[in-house]
Amino acid sequence: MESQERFAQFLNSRGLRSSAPRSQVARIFLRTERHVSTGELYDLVRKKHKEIGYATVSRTLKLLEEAGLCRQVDFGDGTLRYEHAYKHAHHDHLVCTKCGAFVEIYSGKLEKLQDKMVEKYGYMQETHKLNIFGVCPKCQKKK
Amino acid sequence: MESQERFAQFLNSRGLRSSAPRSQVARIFLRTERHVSTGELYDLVRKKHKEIGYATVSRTLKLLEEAGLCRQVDFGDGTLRYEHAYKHAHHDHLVCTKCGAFVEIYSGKLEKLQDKMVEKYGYMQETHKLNIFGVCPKCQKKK
DNA sequence: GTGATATTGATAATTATTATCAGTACTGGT
DNA sequence: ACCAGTACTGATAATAATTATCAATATCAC
Ligand SMILES: [Mn+2]
Ligand SMILES: [Mn+2]
Ligand SMILES: [Zn+2]
Ligand SMILES: [Zn+2]
Repeated sequence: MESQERFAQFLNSRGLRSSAPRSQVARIFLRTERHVSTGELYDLVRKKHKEIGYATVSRTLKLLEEAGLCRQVDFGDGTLRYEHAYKHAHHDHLVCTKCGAFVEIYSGKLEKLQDKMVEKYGYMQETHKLNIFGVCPKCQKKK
Repeated sequence: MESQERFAQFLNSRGLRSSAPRSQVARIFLRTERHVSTGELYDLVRKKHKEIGYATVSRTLKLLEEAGLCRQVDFGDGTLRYEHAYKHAHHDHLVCTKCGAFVEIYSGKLEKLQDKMVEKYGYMQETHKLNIFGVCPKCQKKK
C-alpha cells in the first residue's frame, strides 16, 4: 500500500515514530473512502483495536493531514470531516440538506473564475472551500 | 429606519412581541455594518444596555435571520458570524488568513456555473457557500 | 385587574476539539 | 543487555461556542 508507505516516510522525515497505534489508525483511514469525522474514525478503529484512544485518532488525522494524505472537509454542520488527499485532486461538494448524501464536483472554468477574483483584489490565493447545498434526487422523490 | 420596521412587522406576523431587549439588540446589529459573531454583538449591546443577557442576543440574531434581515457567515474559524441580508445581495468572501480582513466578492458567471453543476447532478439548489482564503495585499507587504 | 402566555437572563447542558500529564515504550549509545 | 533521554499513549480535564432549561418577570387580551 503506497500511501501507507508515504506516511511512514513522512513520520521518519520528522523524527517521529511509526508506532503501532499510528499505523493502525492510518491503515483504517486509508482503507475507507468515506469522509469521516474523528468520532466516526474512532468507532471504526475501535472495532479492531479496543485499546486505542480518541486522542490518538485525532492526533493521527492531523499527522496524515500534514503528510498530505488527507484534508479537512467542513460541511458546516458543526463537525469536521477528513477525506483522502493522496491521488485525490481538489474538488468541492454538493451536499443534500435532507439526507447528507453528497457528490464531489469540479469545474476548471469555475476554478479559473475564482482565480480572477482573487487577482482582482490583489490577494495571494491559498485555498478555497465551496459547498453547495440542495436536495438530492432521491429526497426530492420522497417528498 | 426601514429594516427596524421590517423586524417589528415580522415579529407581529409571528405573534411575537417587539420587546425592548429585542428591539435594542436589533437596532445595534442593524447599525453596524460589521460581520459580527454573537459574542461581539453581545459586547456591543452591553455598552448601551448592561442588563441584556447573552441568550437574548443569540435568540434575537436567530429571529433576525428568520426575518431575512441577516444571514450566517462561516469563515471556518470556529465561530459563526452574521451579516446584513436586507438590501445586501448574495455574495461570497475572500478572506485573509493572516489578519482576517476580507472583501465581498460576486460574479454572475460564477453563480451560473454553479447552477449548471447542480443541475447536472439533479439536485435542487438551496444555498451555497464559497470562501476563498489567501493573503491580503497589506499582509503581503508586511512580510 | 386577572389569568394565560411570552420573554428574559442566569445558569446548566451539550458538543466537538484541544491540552495536560503520568505512565509506558522506544531509541541510540555504551 | 543496560541506561538515560525522548517520544508516545490514553484517560481525563480544559476550552469554547452554542443551545436548552427554568424560575422570575413582563405583557397582552379580556
Ligand atoms: Mn470529497
Ligand atoms: Mn459579507
Ligand atoms: Zn438526500
Ligand atoms: Zn491580511
